[in-house]
Amino acid sequence: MSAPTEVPTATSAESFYSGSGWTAEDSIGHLLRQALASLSRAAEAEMRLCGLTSVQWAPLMMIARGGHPTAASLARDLSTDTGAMTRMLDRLEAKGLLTRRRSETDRRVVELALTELGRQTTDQIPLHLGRVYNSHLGGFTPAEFDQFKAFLRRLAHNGSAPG
Amino acid sequence: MSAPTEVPTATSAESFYSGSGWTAEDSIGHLLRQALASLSRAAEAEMRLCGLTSVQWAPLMMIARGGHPTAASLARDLSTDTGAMTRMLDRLEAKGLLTRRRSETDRRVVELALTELGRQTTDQIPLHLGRVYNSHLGGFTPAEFDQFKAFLRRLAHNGSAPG
DNA sequence: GGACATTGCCTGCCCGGGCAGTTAATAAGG
DNA sequence: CCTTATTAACTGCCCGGGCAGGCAATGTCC
Repeated sequence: MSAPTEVPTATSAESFYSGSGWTAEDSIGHLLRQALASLSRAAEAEMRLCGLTSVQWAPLMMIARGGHPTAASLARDLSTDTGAMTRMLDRLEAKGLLTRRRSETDRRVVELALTELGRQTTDQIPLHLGRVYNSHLGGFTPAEFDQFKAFLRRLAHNGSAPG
Repeated sequence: MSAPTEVPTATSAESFYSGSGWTAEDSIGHLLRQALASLSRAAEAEMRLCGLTSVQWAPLMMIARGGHPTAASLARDLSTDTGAMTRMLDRLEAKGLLTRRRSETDRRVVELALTELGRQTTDQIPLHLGRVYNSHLGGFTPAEFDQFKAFLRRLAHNGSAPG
């Protein structure tokens, strides 16, 4: 429980945030929120150019890649639930970017397909989003970039595999 | 456009995400979202123990620290807007955690104060939240932790200072 | 075949954020 | 003093997420 002193080896953990010796500004949650908010604001402005919001690109890209994703599989891959995905697809369908059609073989599932407009829009996404990402990664070396991504994956993984 | 080869010095940037050679899973936005979602889920469960959600702690902590924050100053410090903060304070007030009282000296502002319940609740926050943060940082060395925070601050700063 | 569980989709309900617009109060300048 | 700008708080509208519940279709087991 108490600090074993000695080498600060990995998996020491346990005490980055102890007692009340930290404030909101120092918290990893706050920093993550700030970083994502900054990225989302920029993405929002950039994606507005092709009529999307900062999160609507993800389902579109996954449909465009093929593999016939369903609402349920999209929800799993994007770590949300089917309810939120239904409403997301509602908005994308309302914008005329995709069509929904009941499957013949399994009448529970809805087949998703991009419209021509949806395909054109999706083609533009990587460049727009790439600009946003690159500008936010200014000053990062490739090694730092890789480590940054590794940190994010580790944190997420620590959450899904509770300790 | 094409890779300049040579040294991978800092501020090379520009081309972490180019063309369409990347997928949703690789995007820094997706990774940030996943990490924050994981942290938020855990925080949500932990904070439920004291009757809060994963974001309601921040205003409470800031009020508890003193300095007589207002809705507007809280919104600034938490990088949101006064509209969202008004509704957040509505919910906290409805839970009986704080009181609002029109200021006598400047009748535009509303003075915020924790109730006794609010103070007791706030006292528990650092320990609960610390548990969540530490568990998600398992495997991080102190140096990695510091670098992680630095990365997040750099990314957020790159966004606020457009390039 | 019939009971039961599972799966996919959809719908409320609530929390939460961004943005625009309104009102009231204060500050600044003529 | 009066006009104008600024500020604080609030409200409405929309997007978006988590959760629970419902329904229909499918799969499983007896």
